[in-house]
Amino acid sequence: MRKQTSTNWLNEERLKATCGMAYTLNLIGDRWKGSILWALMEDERLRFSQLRDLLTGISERMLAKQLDELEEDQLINRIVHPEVPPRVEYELTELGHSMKSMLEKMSDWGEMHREKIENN
Amino acid sequence: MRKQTSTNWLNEERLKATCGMAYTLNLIGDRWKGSILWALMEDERLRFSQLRDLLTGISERMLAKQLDELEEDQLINRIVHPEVPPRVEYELTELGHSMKSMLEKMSDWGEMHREKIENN
DNA sequence: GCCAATACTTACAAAATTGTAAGCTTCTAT
DNA sequence: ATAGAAGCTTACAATTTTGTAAGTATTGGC
Repeated sequence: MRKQTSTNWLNEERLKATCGMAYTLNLIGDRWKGSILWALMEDERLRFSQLRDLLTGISERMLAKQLDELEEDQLINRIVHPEVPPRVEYELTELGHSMKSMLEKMSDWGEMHREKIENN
Repeated sequence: MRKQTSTNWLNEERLKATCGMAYTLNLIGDRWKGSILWALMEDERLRFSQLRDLLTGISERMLAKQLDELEEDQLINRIVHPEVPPRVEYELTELGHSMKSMLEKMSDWGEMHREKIENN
């Protein structure tokens, strides 16, 4: 829970409201979100446990939280199969898919920059 | 200073090393970095005080820190004019400029997504 | 000598994020 | 009846980021 009177919160809100890039970063800038989206672009549908195993090092707590937020932002769908033990799958929404070329660009730029910096 | 033995730090390093997108997000994902870069794309060269005034709400402490890191990552140049009182200007490096189309894409996507969500 | 101007630093506090470990639910197979 | 499976949730602690306010250096003008 964030404190909606903090300078920190106000600054973030102002930025999101005035800058499309800041807005985007807010949606995908968290530690694991990029990787989750990336995984779902490659695999179409993944279960909670599959994502957990793909994202080396993530805790269940983090994964659940990030998935929650991505769903709230309408970037992914959560598909619950009413079985026991439960089976839940995640997939990109149309909006989620619309990020694809952007994320690819970010990925390409990152690889390029890394090389340049490492061979400085 | 970060603790180089924390799980947090290890997770971040692993991600940066294996995922170009995470690497990129690490460079530009901080609260104000996108806006700083954006400002420098529009204005070519800006002084410390100009940036401070453009970025409503930023503190000098934050601005100095973000500029430091951007310089270290070779995305901006710091130009010191040996005068008193001091005059310091910042501009994008070539590498910094190479982000332009990526940042535009992020900005465009953000504006688009915001509209969709607000008219849901 | 004293103040103002600019671009920072610094120390400390507050807030936010992330990690760790345990627990919950619901049915099914043993 | 007991254990186990999957997908979470919770409480609490550690870590990390951000904010606040004050201070520093240098020199020219009053």
